[in-house]
Amino acid sequence: MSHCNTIIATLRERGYRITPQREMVIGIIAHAERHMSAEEIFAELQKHTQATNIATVYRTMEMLWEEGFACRNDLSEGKIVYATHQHGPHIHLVCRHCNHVIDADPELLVPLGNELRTGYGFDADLQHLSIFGICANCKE
Amino acid sequence: MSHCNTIIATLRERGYRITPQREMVIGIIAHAERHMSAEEIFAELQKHTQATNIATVYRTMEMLWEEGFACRNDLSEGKIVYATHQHGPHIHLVCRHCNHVIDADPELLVPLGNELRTGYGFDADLQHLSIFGICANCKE
DNA sequence: CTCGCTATTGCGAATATTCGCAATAGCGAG
DNA sequence: CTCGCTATTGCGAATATTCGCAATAGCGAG
Repeated sequence: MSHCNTIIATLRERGYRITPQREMVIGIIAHAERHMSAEEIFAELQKHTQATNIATVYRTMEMLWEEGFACRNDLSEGKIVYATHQHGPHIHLVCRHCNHVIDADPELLVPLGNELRTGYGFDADLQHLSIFGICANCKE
Repeated sequence: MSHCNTIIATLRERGYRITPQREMVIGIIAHAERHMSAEEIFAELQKHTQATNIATVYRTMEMLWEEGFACRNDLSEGKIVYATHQHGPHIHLVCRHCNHVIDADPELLVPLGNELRTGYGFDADLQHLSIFGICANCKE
């Protein structure tokens, strides 16, 4: 609730127009417990209204991502997934072999974030970083 | 040269069959100075032979990525790009706004890599990490 | 409340990427 | 060197994602 409204208010401030489509997409991902693909968001959206198009979902998600409200992850499952940042930051450790995803403690990234900021003036988005590698099971 | 051969020998050891298509794809990306999209690799490949298919390029790149010889990056330009790890590790700082890519010092990741290994048993592939965020210019 | 500018949308087409399957061809065994 | 098993390929079709453009609709100004 309040989370959606914060996002919407901020977008309005930044000069974006708030359309019903955008409101609904934001509502859906803000309440989602998990990552969703564009198709899933679209399916959910259609429960509310027929008047939408999947291209709009893609565009809205791209916009939210650019504005820092959502992450977009290619978990190499043949599609991109999205999520808001509400349920706190976390690191995804994605195994190259079994595609299994482990969540790691985001605290680990704090020093890195600081160094990038001071050293490069780069404000890194470390809320939802994906790191690829090999998990313990696949290492054998 | 020797770089390609090392990759090829290692793949053979791991039970992969070495086809001319794979040899050529490996040769191309191993000598490339930069990231290449699948289309670019395919175009290069066709200079050598007509007998290829872009699906094979995708499959070969996926295999190389799974085996840790290449990185695959979605720089959000509407396509995925690939590269080998030969020209040393580096971090890509990708700006969400201007899509500009800055290369950062990979040394910054060493402590993180160690912590992930000891804490999670996860062998992170930090050779070619992409981190999204906002660059100094776009922050204003 | 009305008007006008222009950001957004929906639609269909264009691209990028993956998949299924039968035909081909590495490579180890003999 | 030959044979056979099965990983890989090429091809066409299926998906996923992006793009171009005309029609629509937020939202600030009056």
